[in-house]
Amino acid sequence: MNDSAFRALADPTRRRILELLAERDRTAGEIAEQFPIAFASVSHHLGVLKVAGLVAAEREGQFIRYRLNTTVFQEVVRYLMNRFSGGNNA
Amino acid sequence: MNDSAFRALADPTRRRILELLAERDRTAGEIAEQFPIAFASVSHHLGVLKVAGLVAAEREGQFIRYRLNTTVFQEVVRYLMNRFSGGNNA
DNA sequence: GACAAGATTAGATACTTGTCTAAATATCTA
DNA sequence: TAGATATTTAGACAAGTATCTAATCTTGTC
Repeated sequence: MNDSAFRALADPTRRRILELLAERDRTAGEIAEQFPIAFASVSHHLGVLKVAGLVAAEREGQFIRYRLNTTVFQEVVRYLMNRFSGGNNA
Repeated sequence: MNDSAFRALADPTRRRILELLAERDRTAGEIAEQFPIAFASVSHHLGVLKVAGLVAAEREGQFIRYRLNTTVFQEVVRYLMNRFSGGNNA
């Protein structure tokens, strides 16, 4: 099962990035300014999320816009539910 | 959101342990013999899973029996579904 | 073309984590 | 109480990762 997705989800900064993207798509800069760490560090996290397939990136002129890719989330949820959750997750 | 659970799920050996426990409860030794690593290393992984609340342990005489704690899985699934999965996870 | 703005990549460093061996703890049996 | 079995804990080490600064790349504007 999708190892990179679970590894990506293990970091709290990355989960926070995902939460921001769940609200709406954002550029790398918009995301980065929400955190007290260097832009380059956020960029690194975005790379990890992209490799894991949890987000997608698209250039828009000078900016790069990130959005959630819900497909991989669904795979993760399905894996957890099928195997572990005891069948009750309304 | 439950940081330790996500960190615990990030390791493939630990996910495999959870899959074994999903089949049935097992003692530490029964779990450890499924892996090519030292018993002590598996014990360490079991500790991580226990701290995360993903498994529970109970002494049974000489043995310690592990079982899944589905509650925390359900929290994780709920978090992912509510925020990220786009609402479709049958 | 030159420069500024947005973003990533490269290289370094500190922290975390997975693994090992050895030692310790707990239980059972003789 | 001594010894055997099951498991965890301690300490060390190597590999992985989160962060930083500096350098690079891409696009837009003058």
